[in-house]
Amino acid sequence: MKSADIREALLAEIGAGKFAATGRLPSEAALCRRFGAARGTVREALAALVRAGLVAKRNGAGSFLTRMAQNRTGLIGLAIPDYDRYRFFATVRDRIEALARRAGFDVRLVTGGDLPHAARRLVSERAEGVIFRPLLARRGATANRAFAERLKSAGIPLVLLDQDIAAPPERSEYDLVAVNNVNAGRRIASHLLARGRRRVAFLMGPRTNGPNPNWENRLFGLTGELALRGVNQAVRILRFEPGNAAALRRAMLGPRRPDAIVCGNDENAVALLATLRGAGLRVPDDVALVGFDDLECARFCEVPLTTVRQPAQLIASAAIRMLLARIRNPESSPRETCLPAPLVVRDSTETQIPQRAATGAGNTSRNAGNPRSFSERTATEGETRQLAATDVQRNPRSSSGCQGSSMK
Amino acid sequence: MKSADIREALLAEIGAGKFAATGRLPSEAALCRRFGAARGTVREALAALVRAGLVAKRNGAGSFLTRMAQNRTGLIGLAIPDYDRYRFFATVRDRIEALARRAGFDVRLVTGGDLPHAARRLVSERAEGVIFRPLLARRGATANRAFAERLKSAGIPLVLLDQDIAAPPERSEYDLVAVNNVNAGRRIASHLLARGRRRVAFLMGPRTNGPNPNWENRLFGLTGELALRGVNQAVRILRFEPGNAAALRRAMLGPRRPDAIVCGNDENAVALLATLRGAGLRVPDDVALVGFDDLECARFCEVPLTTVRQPAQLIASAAIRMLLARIRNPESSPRETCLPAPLVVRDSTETQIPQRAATGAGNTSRNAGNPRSFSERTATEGETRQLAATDVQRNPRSSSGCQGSSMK
DNA sequence: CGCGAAAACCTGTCCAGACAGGTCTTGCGC
DNA sequence: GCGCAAGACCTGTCTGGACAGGTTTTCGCG
Repeated sequence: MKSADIREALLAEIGAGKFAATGRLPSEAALCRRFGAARGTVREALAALVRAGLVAKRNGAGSFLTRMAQNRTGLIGLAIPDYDRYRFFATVRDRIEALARRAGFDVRLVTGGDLPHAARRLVSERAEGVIFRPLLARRGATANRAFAERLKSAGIPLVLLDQDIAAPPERSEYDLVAVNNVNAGRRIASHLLARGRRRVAFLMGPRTNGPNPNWENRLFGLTGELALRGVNQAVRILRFEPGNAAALRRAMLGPRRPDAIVCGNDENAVALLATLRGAGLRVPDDVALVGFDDLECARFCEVPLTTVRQPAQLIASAAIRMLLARIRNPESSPRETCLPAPLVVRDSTETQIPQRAATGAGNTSRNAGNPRSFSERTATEGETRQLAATDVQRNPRSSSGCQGSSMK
Repeated sequence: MKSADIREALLAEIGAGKFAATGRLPSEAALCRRFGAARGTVREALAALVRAGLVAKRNGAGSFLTRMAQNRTGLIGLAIPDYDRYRFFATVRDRIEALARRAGFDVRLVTGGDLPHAARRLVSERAEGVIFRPLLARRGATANRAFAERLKSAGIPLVLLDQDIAAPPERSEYDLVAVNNVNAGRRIASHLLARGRRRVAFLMGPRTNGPNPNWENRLFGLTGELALRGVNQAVRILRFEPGNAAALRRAMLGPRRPDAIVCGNDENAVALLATLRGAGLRVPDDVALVGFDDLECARFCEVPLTTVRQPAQLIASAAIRMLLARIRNPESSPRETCLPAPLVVRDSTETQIPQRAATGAGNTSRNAGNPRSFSERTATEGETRQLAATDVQRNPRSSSGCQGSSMK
């Protein structure tokens, strides 16, 4: 067990940081003298460390610690300008850090809107790859591009999070990890249809906001699914701020007034909830309300919101996996990974419309007496055509027993 | 260069099948005698073969060929029931075989609609993974499921091609490689808008065909992009066979008659082209026509078709990559890769509508005199918001630069 | 002070021989 | 015919020594 002994001894010393100063191990001859072993034995021990990725040998020069073995681990950049706006990103960050550390990388988080500064910093710190959540199209299209180009010219691979830096339908040359927003929109449509809602609107915000590719895809799915299921009425696109009471009141007049409003995110949905209440409209009785992202506010606001959950774990692990693959192989063609996002059903859509029976399942009266008992659950059959494990997540708010017991 | 010589000599003999009978290599001592080398040298040569995965050593027993080294290489299944219906699949197959071979796998192609038989065969031949292009939803939903379950219970990983076996918006538990049909639809919409077409129809075929998830997504993108660009008129969904002249004539009457028809695939588009001609309608003057898939018939039919190309190389390499990753790591969560499909512009959309100017770029008159000179090219700016390298492919009609599908 | 050649150093590769311990076959005893 | 133990066989590991060729440092010359 001599070579193994030598290997363990060296391993311990590497772990203790003994060679960190120079990054250089003693020569094979020196190790022979020290351990009283033949050179072949020492070489076997070193070979094991090379296989483990801790040591790199250079012909004629000596044996050196790899970056992974030194405590100067590799660095990955995580650039999220909007980091402070959504707690959700903290979850993603935690997960990315955990996975990166396992692969021998530290994570440098850079936040705030100063993308040129962020790029300079990541380049100067020699990040080996960067995960980047771009700014929204109109706000940051050129800034996003410049950021990506800056890293590219420094030879640093980039993986985009949540959205591309090219405006769809185009694709940039960078890897992308995104949620399947079209399918999420379709799920919402199925769910609303099962609740008898047919006059669906999408709150896109004022035109000055500019395009939001993710919202567009959600809208496409919503519209498309409704049309396929035979809803003749087109989805109305509401073009005002969620706090604009006058515009909301106008929209809620007449026979075309929506019986369900889908918002691009939970913030808007919560704001709209307040405006609806101010206008004397009840959720979900007068109008159902659906958000996106499953922020905390969606769960704990006045009427808990039905929303689509961003799969933080999946996003993080897909991003890290993609980035590591890209670091290993910088030349392959750009990749796009698409993640499923589950619908989380809460109170804001849970009252059946009384005047017209649902087209799908006929469970109208069964739930009518006690809507609170269904305060949170995931989509069931009849709302969506089929149930897949990846698309359902448990999310108990109060108790766990209320879920699916009688619905299934 | 002695150990390298020995390694090469052994490699050649392995390649020639010399040890295939017993699967056993000569002992190290025997190799020493034969090559006149020291045992360390022989061991170094063998170690290289072990690292290459060709040889496995068993302590006390000897050195043996791995399965990969014997001509019994690993086996990957490629199950494409509709293989004979589209030449396109032959391109994908060639590419998959090339990539699989490089990883030490043979490919077993199983075609035809008898999925239970295909599953039995792949299980009995001990395929280590299967790439599967499912049958369309209504035709084969349960058959697809049964096929997947059969392989799953045999512990064989599965990667789906082109579409899921669960009906969207749901996702099955299997990996999926698909084209971004939504974005493809959006590209078509942009292109048609730039040509001044605003009354767009989608030929979905008769209702009895059942749902086609890919077509649905194409429709969603088409509809959504038009709506976003301010086209008030909804996309008409045509529900008849492409050969149904009477239904077509009815659809082409009145003020809402389409000035552009998008088909779910090129076969339908070519059939519709004939029907249009029979009805005395000219393409593209009276109505523009767009297909999908870029089959040969799209290029060489009477009026060459604008269509969306299936990126065969990308599809094949993504599928193989996913399957190998899944074989290595069977437990990770299901993945979905989304590929860009470029728009190939040919004659069938290349006449500008005269009565109304295009909303976007004003290149109305420039092309009018000589449309043939634009008989084939890819999307340009103004049609789509921005140009990305991945979404544009050159596709000369006459020369050989095109991808393998043309002459195969 | 700068530059280039020589020297020192280091790993890559190879040789010849040895013992430990796992695996397989043979043959003996029951 | 069966079971088991001995022995043959094989790889794993180690010793000690050698030369080739790449890398780094040193030192002397201009």
